[in-house]
Amino acid sequence: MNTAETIYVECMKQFPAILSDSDYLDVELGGLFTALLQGDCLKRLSDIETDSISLILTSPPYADQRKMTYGGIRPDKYVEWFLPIAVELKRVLRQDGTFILNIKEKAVNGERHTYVIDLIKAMREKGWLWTEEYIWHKKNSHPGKWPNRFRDGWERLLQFNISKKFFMNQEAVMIPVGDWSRTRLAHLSEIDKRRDDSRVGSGFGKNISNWIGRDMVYPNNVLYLAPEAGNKKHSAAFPESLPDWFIRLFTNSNDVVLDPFVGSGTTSVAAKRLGRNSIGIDILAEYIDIARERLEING
Amino acid sequence: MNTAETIYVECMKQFPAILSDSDYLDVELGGLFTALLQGDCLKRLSDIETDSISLILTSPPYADQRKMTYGGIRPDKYVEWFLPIAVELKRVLRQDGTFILNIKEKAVNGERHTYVIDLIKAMREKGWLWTEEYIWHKKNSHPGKWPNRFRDGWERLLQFNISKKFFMNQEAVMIPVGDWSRTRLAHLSEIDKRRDDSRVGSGFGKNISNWIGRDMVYPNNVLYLAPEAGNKKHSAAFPESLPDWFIRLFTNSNDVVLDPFVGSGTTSVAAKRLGRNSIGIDILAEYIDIARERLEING
DNA sequence: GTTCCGCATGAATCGATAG
DNA sequence: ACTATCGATTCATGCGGAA
Repeated sequence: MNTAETIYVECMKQFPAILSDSDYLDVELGGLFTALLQGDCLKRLSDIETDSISLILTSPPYADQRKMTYGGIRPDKYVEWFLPIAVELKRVLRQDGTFILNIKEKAVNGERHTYVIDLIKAMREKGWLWTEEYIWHKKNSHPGKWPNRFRDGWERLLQFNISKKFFMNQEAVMIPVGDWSRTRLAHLSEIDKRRDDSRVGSGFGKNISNWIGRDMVYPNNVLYLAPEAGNKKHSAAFPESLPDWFIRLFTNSNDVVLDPFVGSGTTSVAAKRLGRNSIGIDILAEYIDIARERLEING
Repeated sequence: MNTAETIYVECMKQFPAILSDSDYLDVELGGLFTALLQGDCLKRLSDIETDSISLILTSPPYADQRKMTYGGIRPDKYVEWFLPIAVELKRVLRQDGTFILNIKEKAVNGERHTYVIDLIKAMREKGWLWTEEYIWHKKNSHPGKWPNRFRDGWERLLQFNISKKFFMNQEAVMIPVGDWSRTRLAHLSEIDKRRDDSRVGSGFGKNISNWIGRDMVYPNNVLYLAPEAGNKKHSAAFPESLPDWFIRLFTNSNDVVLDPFVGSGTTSVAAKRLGRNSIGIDILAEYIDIARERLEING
């Protein structure tokens, strides 16, 4: 048996159904795999082994949003729609694993709708622990002016766990001391990195790696970063630095990351770059194609 | 009757019970008043006229926090404790008024407690509209670390209203436009300084007068403010810029602002500076004394 | 090669209009 | 009365073309 076959067999043991029925599967030397599954989320989740995933990170379609692509879910039906998925996610997650849910309630009839807080309550009744709520403070938010509200500049990143003793590698997300570091260096987007690299003689930023190992501190529970702006090929729910941060925080190398609404594949790309196995699910074949392209470029 | 007596009588008409039983009362020429009432919140609220307050802004004792001073409210009893107060606040608020509640759930037994989201649900059942949730993103929040979580870098600023047609003066909180984008490649470090101040959408703490004559834009629903640096005389729940922002946004001159847990008087000081009437309530005589001192210094 | 400028476009929301 | 659709509003950002 040659090396490739050995790797394949090794993966098969862990995820037999997935690896025999993926719409995209890349296995690197060393056995690291990246899989994309096209189809209904609940159905494809049933193929995944119980107690096998270290981190679930996803941004499901928000209520009434993305109607064009996903059909849209009515706010009043949102909990009912998501709860069975949450139950299935709990099945596949390891006991020390973490589930990060990116979500925000919309304004309905002049009021903030309660489907998000209703979902928190409902998930707790299904045994999920609501351990933390991170905030994504968006550097630039959608414009708009209304008589009774301003633009939405933040989203929720709800953390759920099965056990109080979940895995957390806090050292992996430490940031350099100082305020400027939290607002800029901590969650650098690719563009920011380029911008900082091109800034010569401005005091800092020429080589960010110089800061590694210096006076580092732990971050807090606010992520301050810009949404990925108008990429014409794909529109992503969040920038790659977001899954990057949570993957470093909540997983080890060779762990498995799952995004059941993977969209254009941002989570998969981040996982691959960090040397984690990943599984991405999406109902739309077009998105699976886009995600595959991005993975191949970044392979 | 002299001028002072005329003013006094005028105020009496509006708030007879308060003005005859305040623990501190300052009436300026023009009739603007600042009152402090010491005593149990519910009891003192009953002295306030129905439909008389334009803005309620407060940071009640968080569950189990400030135990030394307030006795602490157990998380499980929080809704039960606050709901009668919320009902009374709804009585005193004008139909076009706004209630801003600064609150954050604490972590209990490794989980975020649900008393805040339970309170939102309970207040809606009492007729309050949950119209918006602003976030206070704390600038310069100190690093901190627990086994399962990072330091809290944000708090909720829940907005409740009685009517969908509440008063809102959006122009009063406009901030300078981020025209750094046009010149972002030149003079990078200076531009970055300006960028970080303007892009976060609050516009606090910097010399906005430099921007007079330039275009102003509307902010978003994230307030990016530093907590008040440790004052040895008093510890305030929030910096003065926080009530300042909401008072400008939700009131006109000569309106009445209420803080039923006024503590060291930050809300009262902000209201006074902006030419608004204010009523502050606190159960602790020591806090009333501190608030009085601050008001006299800033009078 | 740089710098500058114009322009399209986003997890949006409200109010009015139409069925 | 209740739902569906559409236009107006708003601004940070990347990209592409021009100087």
